Amino acid sequence: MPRPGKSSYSDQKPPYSYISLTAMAIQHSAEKMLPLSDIYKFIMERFPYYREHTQRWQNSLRHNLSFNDCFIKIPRRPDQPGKGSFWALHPDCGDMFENGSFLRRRKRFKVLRADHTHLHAGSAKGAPGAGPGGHLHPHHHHHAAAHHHHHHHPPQPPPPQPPPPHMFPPYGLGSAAAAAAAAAAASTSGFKHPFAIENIIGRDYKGVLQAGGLPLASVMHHLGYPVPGQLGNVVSSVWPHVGVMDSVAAAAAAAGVPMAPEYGAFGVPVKALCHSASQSLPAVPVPIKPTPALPPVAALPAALAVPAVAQQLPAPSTVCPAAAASPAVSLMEPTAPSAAESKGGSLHSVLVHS
DNA sequence: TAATGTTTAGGGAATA
DNA sequence: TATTCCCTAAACATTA
Repeated sequence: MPRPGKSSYSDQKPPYSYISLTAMAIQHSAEKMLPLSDIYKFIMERFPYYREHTQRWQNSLRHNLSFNDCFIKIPRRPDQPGKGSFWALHPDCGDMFENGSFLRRRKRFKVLRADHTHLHAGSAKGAPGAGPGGHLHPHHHHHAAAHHHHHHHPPQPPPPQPPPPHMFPPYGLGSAAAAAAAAAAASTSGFKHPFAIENIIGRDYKGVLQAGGLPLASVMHHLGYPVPGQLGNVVSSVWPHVGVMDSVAAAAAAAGVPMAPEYGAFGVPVKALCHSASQSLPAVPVPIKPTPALPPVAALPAALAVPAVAQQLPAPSTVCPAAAASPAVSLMEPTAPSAAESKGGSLHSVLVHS
């Protein structure tokens, strides 16, 4: 463990990318969503390395949150005042990391919008004529290939594609409907639910809805909104399996990366974590990705069904009491990183797949 | 004002 | 070698 020397692993930069760190933090939370400040906390508590130069890395982290589609924003409840919104993982972001470890992401998770019609055109921000004084020119040093870094597309006449609001029915049609209804009612009354369709579709959720459906019910539930009966299940299964697995260590080992005790703390293989609500969910009405753009879930390795993780664990939700329903598995103690122990869990990394 | 979010830029490293 | 990933910096914008 703590190595004798003064400088132990602590000083070193963890082998995880910000995306990984953020995913860990989010996954570790009972609600599977955290406000920015808590993400910071999670990271700082476990990685001494990040207790310094906060301005620097936090800026990067924020950049990652906004830039990557795998992270989605969830509005706060009116009675849960606070600065920003909550950040969660897109339900379909699984398999972002190689070997299920957070060591290196191999596939960029991109929400496949049927239409890439970024209305960003109307961005009011155009104000500061050319934002940064510099802003030489749109030289995409990174080729904006097919997708990915859909950086800026300068001279591209917007495709004549009207925003096909393919309402996705699957996920929580019910919830969607409910939300819609609520939104409707709310809008007329002036009160704006955080879940008002406008809010959701608006800008938060980065097209999750359109893309494949999002655990609306879950979110609503989390936020304390009434969720239609059966949807309740959805709620707790949106991001099922989250378990404590020691896999991190394993993964690390597999990856040839020496694991520091600290690192073991987050044995949270994303693969198993995030995503795949589609795999084979026990009682889950799940699978999002109804979008024509998205391939059917068929591709998922049905094998790794995660044994219904302990479904009790009234985790102490910092967000909302409703959390009790979530299959949260308190991974590690905030301060006790001993991961090795955490494995007591029963779950072993489930996913394997590509 | 400070915390949050969003974007644009560009360099370096790992991979295919 | 071309891609794709990751990191950092910075300029804004938005908001509590």
